Amino acid sequence: MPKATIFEVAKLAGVSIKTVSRVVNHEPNVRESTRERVERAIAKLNYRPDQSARNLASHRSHLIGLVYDDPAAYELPSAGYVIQLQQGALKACSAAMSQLLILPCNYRKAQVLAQLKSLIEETRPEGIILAAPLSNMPKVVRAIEETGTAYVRMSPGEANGEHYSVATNDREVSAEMTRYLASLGHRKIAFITGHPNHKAVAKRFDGYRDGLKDSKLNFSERLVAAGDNSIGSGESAAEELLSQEQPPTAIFAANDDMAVGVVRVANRLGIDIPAELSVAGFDDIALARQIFPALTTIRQPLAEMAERAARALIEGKNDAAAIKGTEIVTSSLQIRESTGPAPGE
Amino acid sequence: MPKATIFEVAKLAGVSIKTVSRVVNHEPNVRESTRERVERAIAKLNYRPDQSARNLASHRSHLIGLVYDDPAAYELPSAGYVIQLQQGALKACSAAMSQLLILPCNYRKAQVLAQLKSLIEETRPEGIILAAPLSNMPKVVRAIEETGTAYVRMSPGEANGEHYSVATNDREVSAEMTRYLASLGHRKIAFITGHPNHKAVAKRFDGYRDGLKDSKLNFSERLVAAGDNSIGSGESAAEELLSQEQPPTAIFAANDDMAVGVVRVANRLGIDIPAELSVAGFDDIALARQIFPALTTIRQPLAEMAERAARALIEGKNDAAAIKGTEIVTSSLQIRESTGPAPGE
DNA sequence: GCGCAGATTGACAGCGCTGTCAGGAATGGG
DNA sequence: CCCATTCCTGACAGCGCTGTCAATCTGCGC
Repeated sequence: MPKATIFEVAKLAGVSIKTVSRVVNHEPNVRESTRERVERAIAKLNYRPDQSARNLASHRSHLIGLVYDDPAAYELPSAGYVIQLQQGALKACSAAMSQLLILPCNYRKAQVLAQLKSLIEETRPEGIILAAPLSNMPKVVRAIEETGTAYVRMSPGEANGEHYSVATNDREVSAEMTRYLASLGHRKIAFITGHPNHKAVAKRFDGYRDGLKDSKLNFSERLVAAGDNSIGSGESAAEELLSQEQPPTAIFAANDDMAVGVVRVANRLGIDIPAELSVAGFDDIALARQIFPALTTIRQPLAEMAERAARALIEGKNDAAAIKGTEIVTSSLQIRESTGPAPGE
Repeated sequence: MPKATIFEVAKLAGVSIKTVSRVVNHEPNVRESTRERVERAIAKLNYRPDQSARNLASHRSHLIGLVYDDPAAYELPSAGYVIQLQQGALKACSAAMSQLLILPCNYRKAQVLAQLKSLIEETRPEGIILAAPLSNMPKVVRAIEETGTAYVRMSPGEANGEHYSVATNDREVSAEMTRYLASLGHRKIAFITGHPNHKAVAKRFDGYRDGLKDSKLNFSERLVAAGDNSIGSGESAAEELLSQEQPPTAIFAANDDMAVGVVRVANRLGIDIPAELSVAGFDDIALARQIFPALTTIRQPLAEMAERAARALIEGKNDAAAIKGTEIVTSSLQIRESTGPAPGE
């Protein structure tokens, strides 16, 4: 069955091609009876509008680009992260008859920025979703800006009033986690900070301090260790924290990888989790559920964030003014096995 | 800078649009001097051919679809798997000026097949890469066939002489792993079988038997436990195997998830790996490197397989006869910490 | 019954490119 | 030097659709 064109549908329905076009695009001002007639013809011929023709005539590409840090080039820890982003973006795209263009981008390589620009210019997406951590790298943002393409940043460090971005409540939910730990009776709650370049992760530290204050606990530098988001750095930080004469009874790491490092060290040292030490992370990576004990952490609604970003881009096409400000999608605690009452409670 | 069209390039270079088209498409029969002139004009104007116009005029979509089991719908364990497939397919696509269309497909849902067909009909990809385990589900294959789209299956259970497919040497490399275990002095090497529906995984069992034979070891039913590819089933299988009066000194699981289950049980039972028990898996999932001890396993060159599949589809356009048979890409052992000399060796 | 605003429809000109084909230039052999 | 080939180039007709705009139809108020 050769694919039917709009002409054949028009002939079968006894209308002009323009009317068929109207029906297909859900344009107003088509008489109900006509619409039905056309729809029957479409169904009968299994007509599918040709995207290329449509894009060409309408001067739209119906393409949304999703730019993210290439996990394959790295170590695949963030594969789950990317998959969630894709899922959300894909949902919004298919709802809007758009296509998702995936643009993995290994920012460690020299010419990627030029390549990215080139790719964007070739494919001409209508909008670009820029995922973290790329979203807070000025060079990347600039490269995209230079292409003149609309973009939405996900979890950008600081908001840019000129652009729309989607973020989560890192600070608030981190405070919540800290309060939760305090509510379990913990008085010495330590924190492992993340990579200094990752702005969103820095906010988690602020949240930790907020939570401490909310719980009437004093902040102490000695309960803070520096990490860089890797498992290894989590291990070092844990060793440092746990070797104190009065070690913390709870450790909250700015991301799950570091929390996993803490769990490893505790296991190695024979420290029982959660009886002697509570551990919490942030991100809810797949590994969080797979380790023993399963990690208490914070889950970001990544798919939903990406979906909103995509929707904003798609809808923003018709309303440039709307595409400003920051939208916050709230994360939530995932209480699992690695946290429990403070010893002696 | 408004995007330049082929007309402006033609004018600047002093040639017809057709000649510009020839240069852009690397068609033969263009004088070298003319080509250079056109190329300079293209560079000067930063001209990028409009894909939609090109697709429309050439009756090609320049789209390759990648259909895989939606990891987001499931549990994200296979996110790394999908990312690798995407990476490989993307590489082949960008080399061929094509675009990759990602088509996650949750086969557990009722109408996905119809949705998939619909999506394929709407987007009209030129070819489809069908990843495992979808590639050995007759329904899925049939759905794609009904759309009349060319497709390549990855790791299909049995080859179909009529179609091209890309697979890895599951059986041979499993035999190799078994021989490796035997070479470490193990005499009682157990095997945990995978999900019966997953054909490629079944071949690993055959390979295990081959390896046993190669190593002059007898096959014993008592050293085989059934799993279903999940971590949980690996745990059950391990409990069963290790509770025997003469337990195996090595366990080879048909996939990494089950091997992880084995490691968990061993840890729980206080069995030292690899001193008392060697454990091997298959797939080299991210978790394999993250657990302790790091898992000896087998790495499939997934990205390369996907790349070949994509290339076959792209090139096959010009040579339908070439798109037959099965291409084998070899996997390789990843020796890590979970395997060692048999006790007493 | 008349006139007008709004609803409905169609004619048609492109969108930017490639395929086709024909014409002119260059090349090689006799 | 002529003619057959091959090489190179351009004119032009679409590809299948949407935007524009004008034509027609409807309903409604008076």
